[in-house]
Amino acid sequence: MKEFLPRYNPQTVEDKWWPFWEKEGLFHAQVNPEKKPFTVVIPPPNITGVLHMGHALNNTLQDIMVRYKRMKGFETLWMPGTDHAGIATQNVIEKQLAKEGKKRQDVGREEFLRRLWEWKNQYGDTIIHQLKKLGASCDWARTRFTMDEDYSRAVTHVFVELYKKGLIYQGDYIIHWCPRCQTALSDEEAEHRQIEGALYSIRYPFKKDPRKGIVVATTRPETMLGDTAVAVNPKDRRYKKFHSQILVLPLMNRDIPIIADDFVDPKFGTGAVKVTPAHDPNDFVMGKRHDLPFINILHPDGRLNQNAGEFNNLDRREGRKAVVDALKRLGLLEKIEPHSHAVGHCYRCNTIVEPYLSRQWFVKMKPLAQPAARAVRQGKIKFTPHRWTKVYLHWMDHIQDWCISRQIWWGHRIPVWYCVGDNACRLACRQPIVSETIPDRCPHCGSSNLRQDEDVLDTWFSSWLWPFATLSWPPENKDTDYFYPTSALFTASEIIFFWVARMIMAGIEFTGDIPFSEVYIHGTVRDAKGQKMSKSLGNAINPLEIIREYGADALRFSLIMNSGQDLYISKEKFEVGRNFANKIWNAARLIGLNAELKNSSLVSLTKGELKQMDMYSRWIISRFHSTLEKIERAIERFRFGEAETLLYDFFWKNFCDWYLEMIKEGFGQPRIQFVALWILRESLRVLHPFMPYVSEEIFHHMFPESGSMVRQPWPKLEKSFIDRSVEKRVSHLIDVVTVIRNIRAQWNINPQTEITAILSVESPAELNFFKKNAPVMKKLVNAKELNLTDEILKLEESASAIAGPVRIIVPLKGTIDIQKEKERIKDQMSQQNTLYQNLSLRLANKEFLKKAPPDVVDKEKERLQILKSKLQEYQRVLQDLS
RNA sequence: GGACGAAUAGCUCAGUUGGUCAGAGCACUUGACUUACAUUCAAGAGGUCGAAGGUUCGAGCCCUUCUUCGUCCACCA
Repeated sequence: MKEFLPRYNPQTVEDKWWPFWEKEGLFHAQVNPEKKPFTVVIPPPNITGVLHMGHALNNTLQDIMVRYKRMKGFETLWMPGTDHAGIATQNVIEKQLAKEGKKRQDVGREEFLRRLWEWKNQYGDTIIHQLKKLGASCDWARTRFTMDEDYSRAVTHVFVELYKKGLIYQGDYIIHWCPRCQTALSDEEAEHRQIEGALYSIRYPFKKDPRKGIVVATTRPETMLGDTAVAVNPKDRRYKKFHSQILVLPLMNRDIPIIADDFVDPKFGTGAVKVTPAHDPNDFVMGKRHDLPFINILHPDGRLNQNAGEFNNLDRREGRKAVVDALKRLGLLEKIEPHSHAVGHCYRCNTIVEPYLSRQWFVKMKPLAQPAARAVRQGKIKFTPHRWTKVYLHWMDHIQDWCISRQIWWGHRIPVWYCVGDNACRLACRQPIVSETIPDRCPHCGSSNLRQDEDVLDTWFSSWLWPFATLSWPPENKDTDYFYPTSALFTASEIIFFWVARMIMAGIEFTGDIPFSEVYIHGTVRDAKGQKMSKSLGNAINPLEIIREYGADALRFSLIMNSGQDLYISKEKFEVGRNFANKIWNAARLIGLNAELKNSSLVSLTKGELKQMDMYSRWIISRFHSTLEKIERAIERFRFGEAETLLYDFFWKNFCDWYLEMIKEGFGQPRIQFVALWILRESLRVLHPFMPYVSEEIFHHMFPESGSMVRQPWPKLEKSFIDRSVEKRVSHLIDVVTVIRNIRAQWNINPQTEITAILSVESPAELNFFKKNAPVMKKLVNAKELNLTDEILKLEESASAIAGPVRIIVPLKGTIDIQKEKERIKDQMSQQNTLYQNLSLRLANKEFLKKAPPDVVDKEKERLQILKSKLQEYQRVLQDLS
């Protein structure tokens, strides 16, 4: 036995075991026909990421499941990797350049990408190291990156395949444009937030009679510069006579028609809508319908452009002010009202996005969505908690086409080339050349003067392939055959649309199979006030700091213990895990200091052996197995917090507080040692998925010849070891002990003071039972004498209590105040009495007797009897005392 | 405007086929440095289970309405 310090020190332990696990390749998984596979893919963190509590939670949950399955005998693959995170990473480098006073255009694409890769190589694995510190048992040798060469090939392949199937197209549409990132975004990447804005009412004069006009309302007055019509509802009587009349657009002095369109809601505002086809999705559609001009008034960086006339080059915010001022001067601004409305924000830089007309690449989503929705409807993929199913299906059923081109440089370049050969050809071959390999020449004119599309693909266009592209798909191979479809996916609700839904679509489309059968959606980590934890809010608790101070096990355990869907975290919370780790450590220490048995003697525990054991041992073994059964159920149903609480209660309360205290004196007996060691070892195995480090450390201390905990077998559930009658008898014993301790506390008896107690039990069988257990009880209540009798003794200057069939008398001559003791007894009685009253009322109810199931009635009758005799006993005590 | 979730002890949460279900952890009170552990031990106090109805012999649990908070979705200018 190596040295056992009285306090568990996580730091040294964690630094020791992590390299060991890695060196021994204990997390490596490979095709193994002997075993069933269990596969989880990590939600790849961004390379710009540093470990935050959200990661800590997400990966702890995965690690619990993965370690559990590994111990259960599955060939378990947890596939790790990182995401190149196009816009986010590009922003990091752009900020770097900005410090040098440069923009990316100043250094050029090649140099910019060089810097990006340099950064990636230097910092891109930061989060991987941090995940390792957490104890994540990924197969790290397989670590993938979404811009790895073969992964990129998969991305290109998928693009080309979809194009060939007609599911990718290029077109001019309104998309969300981030003027800061200067790129298009998908619908999901524009986060709508409620904003207190204003609604501006502007009068557009008639051409024929400028004194009169039509009033339109807008939240974005500057967009009027791009208006090409005003629309009214065709059924709206107020405006019928104006259809096709011409208005003069103020400030621009442009003639614009009044059009009739069903889109317009006559009840909103004035019932007349300004139409800006190039800067509003609805107006865009109307523009198409009515063949209106599309006037783009914005530079890509958000400044107004030359189409804005005198407002050219003003930033959109200044532009808004200037337009409003100008309208005011012209007397055309009817009113400004406060108006709260939702505005899109860039999910990467929080800038307000603009609806912007541009040429982009899109994926046609309906054909992909239908089978993906079906897979969930048919139950092939299950969401936990179940309610997310509905969220997913709603999105699938209302899906819009996906804008996948980004005007940035960091990412997978779109595999499309355009011919820039001679003029004749440029006209002839406007068809883009879409190819998995770099084409030599134009298939139409043979020119080798080709130019690749400047844009890159949305980051999510690569992550949606994650479950199979990480297994070196395409083509299908041994790994995909064996490990795919994966088993479960763990993620937060924020990325159901971004990632989960799209993986399901991609999986079905490209592999013909669902990518995973279970999706577990966990909560969001918040601070104690309920705010989302984030660096920018300054309320973040750094998990690495917690690991330093409390240990990785404590971090892992505490995060999940007593947490709901959302986690409210404060620093003190992590003490639970730290304390628990220390408790386990010390229980092991106690056993280790007292037991000489070796692991080799712990090979099996049979029913026969069990029969010969003392009651306490049978009790703890029974408790262990009833707990194990519940823990397994909890894990399988993703109820990790519940599993932890079960384990915590078993180990701390049953094992440490009671069992170890009960058997302390008997440590000399080999059989006692055996059970203590056995329960410790089995508990460590159950503990390991939750607290991998402390379990590994203790395991090596106690059982040095047994190898790593990582590959230990999960304890086998023996239902026949569960003995309800033993559990009941021991709990009676515990009740009696607790009641005596209560008396000690009530009468302020110093813990060192030995007392005398008398237990009177009428039933011979019970009497015998308590007689047999008197020595242990004596120890547990610190009594110098514990007398058993079947007589009912008259009390004199004693405290007393009733526990089940036992009447407890503690003589306290001199220390007791009879009057106070009577009050105490009355207190006890009044509690019992309320229960008694309620119960007798229920049993007096004929309807209850008639309609309730007989076993329930019997149970209640029994309870009533017990209460009754208890009350009688108390009554007698009171009489004795007076 | 829709959809969903939450409301149980001071705080964070359990309580999933309606019948010991009123619980845990933290915080609090009292006592103890009893050699595994003060990161501990023992004992205790604390809740009309958001409100009002309803179903039932019986309701944190099922139904209806309401209140408060939260989340997501949505083209109302």
